[in-house]
Amino acid sequence: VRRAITIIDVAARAGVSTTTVSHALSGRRSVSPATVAKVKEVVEELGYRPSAVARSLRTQQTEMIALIVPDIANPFYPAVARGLHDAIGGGGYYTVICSTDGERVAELGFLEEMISRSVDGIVLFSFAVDDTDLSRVVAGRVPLVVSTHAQVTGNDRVNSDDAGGAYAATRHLIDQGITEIAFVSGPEGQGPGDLRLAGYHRSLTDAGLISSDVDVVRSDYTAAGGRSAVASLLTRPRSPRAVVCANDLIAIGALEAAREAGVEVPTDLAVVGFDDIEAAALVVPALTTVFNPAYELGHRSGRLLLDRLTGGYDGPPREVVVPTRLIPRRSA
Amino acid sequence: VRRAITIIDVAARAGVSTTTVSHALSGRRSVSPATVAKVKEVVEELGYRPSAVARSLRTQQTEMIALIVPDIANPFYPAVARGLHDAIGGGGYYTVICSTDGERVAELGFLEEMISRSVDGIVLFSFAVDDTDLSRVVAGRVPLVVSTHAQVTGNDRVNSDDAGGAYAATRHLIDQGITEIAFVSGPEGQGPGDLRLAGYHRSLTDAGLISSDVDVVRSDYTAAGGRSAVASLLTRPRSPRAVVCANDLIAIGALEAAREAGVEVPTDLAVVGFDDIEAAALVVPALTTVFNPAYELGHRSGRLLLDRLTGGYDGPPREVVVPTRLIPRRSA
DNA sequence: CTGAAAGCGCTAACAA
DNA sequence: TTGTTAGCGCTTTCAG
Repeated sequence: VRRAITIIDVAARAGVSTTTVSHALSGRRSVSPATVAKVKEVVEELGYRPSAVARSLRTQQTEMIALIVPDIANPFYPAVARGLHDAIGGGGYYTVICSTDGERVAELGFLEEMISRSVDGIVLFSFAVDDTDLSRVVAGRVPLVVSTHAQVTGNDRVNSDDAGGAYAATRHLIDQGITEIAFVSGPEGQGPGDLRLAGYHRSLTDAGLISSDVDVVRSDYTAAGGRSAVASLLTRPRSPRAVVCANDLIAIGALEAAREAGVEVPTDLAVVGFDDIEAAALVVPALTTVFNPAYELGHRSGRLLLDRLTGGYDGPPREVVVPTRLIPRRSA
Repeated sequence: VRRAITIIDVAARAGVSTTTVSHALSGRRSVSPATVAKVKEVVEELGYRPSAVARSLRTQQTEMIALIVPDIANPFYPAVARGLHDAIGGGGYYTVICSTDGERVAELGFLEEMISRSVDGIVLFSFAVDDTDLSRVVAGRVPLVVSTHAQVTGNDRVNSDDAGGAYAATRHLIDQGITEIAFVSGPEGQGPGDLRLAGYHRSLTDAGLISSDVDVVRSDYTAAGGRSAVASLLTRPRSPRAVVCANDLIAIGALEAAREAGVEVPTDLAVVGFDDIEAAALVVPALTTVFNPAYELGHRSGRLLLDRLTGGYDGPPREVVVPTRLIPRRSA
């Protein structure tokens, strides 16, 4: 790790000024072909790599985008990261990823840190922050796209159509003539469960069916949770003919519960999940579920950012709602 | 996005020099308590955030680590990222992630770009690069940890014990008295299949069993590939009693093939996977597999880097082999 | 088509 | 305990 070659070394060896080297490489002003050739030759010879740090200090741009998510190891977020990566990579932007464990302090800390690092834009997936936090910390210093189930209005937003997805899932069951449909949600006020629950409710109502609170049970977002929730549902005197689950892990738990109770899926109990995680297609019976467009979320976030960065958009905050899509398989 | 507050603004408002502000904030030289208080007050009041870019230019450190992987959307790498993140986060380092699609040009391009950006260290997971590439592009400019199945000796390395894992998986079957054991590998020379195949061979040999080439079939690393490979295996006159698969997706395909052929798992056919992806525990029967310590790989990479960055280690390249572990479930 | 010189915002000798 | 000053390596006016 020795002293690096700088533009000065190149200029000296090529017998031109640093200005010319800079322009020969960037093409931002015309330089004689001979000079360009000479410069490039020296660059190659010396193995010169321009310092992006120095450039960033001068241009006030880092060409980096920060992605702040609750947990990079949760498969949903890598898909988001990939979408973002693909959207901004063409513009020469790179992604810095921060994993917050969903904790508010960590989210705010990373936000501050990334602002310090002069990233050109931030994409924040958050369960915890609100408008006040954001206006205090970010304060318009950098374009920000946020995806959260909380109330946030001061920034560009992107979200998947959770309610619409649950609506379609429920509708799919109703269309098969099933009317006793339960919903297994996550903990109240946590995650997307509430929005998905709302879609389920609306679907029932629109179909002229009564939706009753006893048909809604809560679980955490795990297979074990879903299994015990559905197991108890199945012991009821009038157990449901179908369950819509707030996510796929719960639904996979439901499958397990049914198997243990000797209940046939989908004949005796139809099961619908949400998210379309990898395992959904691999379990037996393959899970009918709602595709949650993580990649698309990331991609749209990137577009939103790029619009402000290079697209010249400078208007009020915009919201993008990415549609979800029912994936019919064997379980319903 | 207006002009940012700089250290000069703070110094002026606090009535001290920029040097004092710098030291009051960094604590790198003693400053009177009164001054420190005053400075911090002004910092708060003005909402000053030091520019990490300027600092990096001055100190020649960015406190960023680059992680270059084939595909961030493949669940294995997020786990690596998480491990790396956890290892280096305490040191104040952040992670930039680059996704290469496993292409050599992209890998080299990202390497160059990250060196340009003066990252303090690089972790590279690669299928494609070799020593020559690395010495040409990196040339000791930055600490590098590489994880690859190719021959690379000039840098710190980390790898999981692929051969050992396959050895243990095969042994697990032999211990149950099974002797007709096939192996479903990936495409030759691609990915970890060859190493795992070697472990399988050695296990057979050590147990005094003959390993024959006809027991090795090739597939790609997908469930569909595994399914057709194992389906054809099952039509053979002397079909095997067990299959060791080069990864979990292949193994899940094997489960499907068995179900379709009316072959009972594990009684008629025992199936072992490799990697322990999320779906492995969720399929039926739950998959016996070899845990591939992705998180640990990332974590150890981080430690290796930190050793060179701040731990004062400056010796020859080191190699870390992270042990794998058999996870016995229902399928074998 | 080319160069000289200023300065991005910070830290660290060196000096007091 | 504090300040002055010189850069880190680049881009970009301004001037020729």
